Amino acid sequence: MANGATRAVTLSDVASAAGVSISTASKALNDREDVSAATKARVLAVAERMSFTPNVMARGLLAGRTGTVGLLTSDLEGRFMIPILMGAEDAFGAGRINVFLCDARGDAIREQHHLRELLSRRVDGIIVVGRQTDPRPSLGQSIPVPVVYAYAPSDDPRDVSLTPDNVAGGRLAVEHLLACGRTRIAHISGDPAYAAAQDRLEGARAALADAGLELIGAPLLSEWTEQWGRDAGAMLLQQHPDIDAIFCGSDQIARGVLDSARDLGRSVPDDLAVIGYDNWSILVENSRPELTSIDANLQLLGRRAAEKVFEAIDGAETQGGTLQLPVRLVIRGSTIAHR
Amino acid sequence: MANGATRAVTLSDVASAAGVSISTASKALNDREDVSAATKARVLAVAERMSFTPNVMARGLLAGRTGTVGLLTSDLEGRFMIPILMGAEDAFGAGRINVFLCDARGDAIREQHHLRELLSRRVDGIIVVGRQTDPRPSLGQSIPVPVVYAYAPSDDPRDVSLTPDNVAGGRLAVEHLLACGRTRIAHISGDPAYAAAQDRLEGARAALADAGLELIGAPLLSEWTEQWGRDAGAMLLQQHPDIDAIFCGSDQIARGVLDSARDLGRSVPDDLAVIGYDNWSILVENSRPELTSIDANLQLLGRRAAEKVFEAIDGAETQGGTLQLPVRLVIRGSTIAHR
DNA sequence: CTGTTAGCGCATTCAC
DNA sequence: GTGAATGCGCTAACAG
Repeated sequence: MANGATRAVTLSDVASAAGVSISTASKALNDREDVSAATKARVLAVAERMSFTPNVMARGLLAGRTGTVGLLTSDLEGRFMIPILMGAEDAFGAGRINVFLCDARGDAIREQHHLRELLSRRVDGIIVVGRQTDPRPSLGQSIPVPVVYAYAPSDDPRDVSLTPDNVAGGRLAVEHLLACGRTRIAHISGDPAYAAAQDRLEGARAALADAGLELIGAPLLSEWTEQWGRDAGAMLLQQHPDIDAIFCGSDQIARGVLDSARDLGRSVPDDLAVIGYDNWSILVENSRPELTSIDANLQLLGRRAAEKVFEAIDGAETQGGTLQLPVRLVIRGSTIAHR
Repeated sequence: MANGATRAVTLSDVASAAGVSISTASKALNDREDVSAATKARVLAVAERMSFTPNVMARGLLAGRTGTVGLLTSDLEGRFMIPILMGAEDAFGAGRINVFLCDARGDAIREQHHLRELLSRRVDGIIVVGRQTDPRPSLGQSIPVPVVYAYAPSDDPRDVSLTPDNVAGGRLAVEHLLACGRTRIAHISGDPAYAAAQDRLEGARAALADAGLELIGAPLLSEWTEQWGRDAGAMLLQQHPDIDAIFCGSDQIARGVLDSARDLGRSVPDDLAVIGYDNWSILVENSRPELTSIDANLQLLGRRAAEKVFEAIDGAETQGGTLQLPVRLVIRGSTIAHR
């Protein structure tokens, strides 16, 4: 590696090498009209040969914007941030924006610290990614750049927030089970303190009510783990052997349920349909059978968040509020059998 | 949100508000000696009140370094980059470095594009993260900042590369099985085209040879999937019912093996010990029983990579080559029974 | 068409 | 102790 020994080449290097002034070189490289084709070509050739890359900082200093967006996450270990980040990168990619990633690890102090760092770097905007869909404390209204909250909405309605529509997800899951001819549907989900658990349950109940039905048994809410899925699934199948479908609040829970079902000799999907939530590929694609699930469309959410930031940067008067983004159903073998 | 309406406050704003010159304000804020305690305090107070944050770009323009490192990954979807990134953040955190994240998605074109962007931003160094341990093409020797390759080493020995020691991992896994009293050990792993598969196998064979033993049956190498683990596990247990341990090349494969073992009435760990690889928490902590696994210490690897970049930035004459980092064994219920 | 000038925000000489 | 001047690399006004 060339240990920084070779200083980066500057515009002035290129200019002198091409035998023109700095400003002419600048114009040539930025493809301005007021420069002859000959010199333009010559400058470009020299720049190419010297592998000149313009110093974005210097440029940003002039322009007042850095072409940089901060992604402040509390979910670095997690599966939510990654697709959101990818979506944001997609949206930014075309526009020559780069992403500063900061991991607050769910700690408010660290978050403040990183926020200051990002502002210090004059990011043009900030996307705040949480790991739950419960509202989180706002970063406040006094931040000099646009802020968009993704996944975890802000608790301040003046902020712009994007979050997946969990109620619609719950509804979608149950409607699919109904469409598969199931009528005796139970629900196992995670920590009832999570908005996600409550919202999905609400959506499920609404869909059932529309069909003149109710959940079989009380919804079983405890942990977002496979273990809980196994335990709850076993209990449920013994107490209510006549159920024909289980809507699970997460893919992990669903995998536990699949395990218990097999242990108890229930065949999925013929005898029992199982649907998960999150569409986490490592889980849904490796289970036996593969798992039907609700996909929160996080990549789209990331893209939308990036677009919102863009709009605000460009001066659009974005109005606050939480936008619920649509989710989608991904059907696999755990609800519809292969023939 | 304050849509960028409020321009960021500059040093000159602070200076005039405090009634001092720009340079005095600068000295006060940077805690230089040559300024009276009184004015220093006053400037600091004013800066605090106006929530002044120094423009890192302007500062970087002077200093010639940006306090920024690029992380060029081909594994954004993946589980390898996250812990590496976390480790790097840990190492950088203290030093006020921020990380630019770029996802090349395994595409060489995109990688070149991002590389240019990073250089354009005058990052002080670059960490390149791959998704396999097979050597990857070098970015070349003509990059004006230090480059460190993490996980996937560079194919150019002049580059600095850090990669987990898979041979040691294979050895460690088998030594653990031997220590548990197992002697009839088989191996199921992923795609034989991966260096990881070959290296782990090599380590396993070495450990067995040291004990005067050999693998039972031929190693079964095909895919890094749970499905393959199930299929291979079932076949193996039927062909060689007397094996007492299976070393699996990934946690996914191990989970498949656990599944098959249960189907065939083999009890884990009493009758059959199973060990995985990667220590991917979502998999190892949710299996039944929980899965003993080899942890590649990726967070440490990320930290080391960051430190290497640091050293090189500070001018240390780092020498090239691939450094194999130690891995560790994490023991759970799939190899040692609870009492 | 090309070159000269000014200035983005800041740290750092150097006079005062 | 403090402030005026210089320059980091670049672009956008001008003037030639």
